[in-house]
Amino acid sequence: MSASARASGNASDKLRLDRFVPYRLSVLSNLVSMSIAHAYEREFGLTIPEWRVLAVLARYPNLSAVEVAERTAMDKVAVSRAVQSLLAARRLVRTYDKGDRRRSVLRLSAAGRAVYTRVAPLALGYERKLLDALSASDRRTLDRLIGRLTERARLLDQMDGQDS
Amino acid sequence: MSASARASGNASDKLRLDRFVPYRLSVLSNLVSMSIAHAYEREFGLTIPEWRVLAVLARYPNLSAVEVAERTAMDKVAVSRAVQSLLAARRLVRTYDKGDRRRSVLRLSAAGRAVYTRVAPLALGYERKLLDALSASDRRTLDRLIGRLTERARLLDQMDGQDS
DNA sequence: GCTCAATGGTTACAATTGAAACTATCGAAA
DNA sequence: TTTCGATAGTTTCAATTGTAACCATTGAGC
Repeated sequence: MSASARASGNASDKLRLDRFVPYRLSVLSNLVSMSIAHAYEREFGLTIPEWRVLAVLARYPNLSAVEVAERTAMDKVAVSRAVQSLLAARRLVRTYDKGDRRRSVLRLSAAGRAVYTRVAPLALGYERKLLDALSASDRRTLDRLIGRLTERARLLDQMDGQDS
Repeated sequence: MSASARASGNASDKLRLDRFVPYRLSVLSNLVSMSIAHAYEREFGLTIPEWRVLAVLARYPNLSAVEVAERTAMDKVAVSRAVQSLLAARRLVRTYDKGDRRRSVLRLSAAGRAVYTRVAPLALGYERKLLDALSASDRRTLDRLIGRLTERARLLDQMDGQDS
């Protein structure tokens, strides 16, 4: 029996974890998220969900919680929790829609804006240091590939969810 | 004051979450992991950590728990838990190293191999469907980019951890 | 004006995870 | 041979997260 045959013996063993794209994506994403999460926590006492809410409200003030959820790929429970801690830290102001009293209207407080203007450069700095590993052309390609794959992953997820 | 200046007022507002690579990577990776996790759970009662342990032991039998951890990017606690549930399901056999009684020696049971040979094609099938969104050349590029970025992320993580 | 399904958001509870402490064993040095 | 720091692996406890149930409000249909 040859060494390669002994390794496992049939077609299924074409799978090598260290070449499996979903695994590699997960490892990469975890590394990146961890780095960032530690920096935010250490410097501003911000979690990633809180940071996402902050970032989206900095650019689009007066969103409701569900609108924030849509723009951050978070579910509404996660948004609710992030909003609560940001409110407690007085980094957010919440009012309610006059015409529909279910809907909240969220925007950054002065303190929230202050934190944001300090976190944002940190975030962009990290991104730049990460992408420095790539050529300009590779960066454009990466952008495109992430977009394509995300679109495809959504599609596959949908298909899979439906026929069950 | 121009519209773009009004949007926020200084350099920090170049940040848009939906163009921020760490965010986009996280969204993509979560989508992919979720799809796979649901399929594994539904069809085999396997979690992702369990699947990783299975996959690495299928290819490299008789590893210890720490060796499994190294090859799966999991920490030793996660490996310990995955090993326990796989043992409980009789998908793994554990012995101990004769020369060093701290080290476990892990390999798949017949049942474990049977599960593996059924899961592996599923995993590869998902990967193929995902990568079908890309040309062959883009797939090669993706491979390279993930490698570069992972390497760089590790480096940045290290640097960051040290000077604190 | 009611009723009722749908929507916005929160709460409660279980399951997962992470960090630190712990046990057991080992190997090197005195 | 005893001691002690390092390694393998597990346990424990707290924090995070996910799911489902829940409450309040709304708007559409009757």
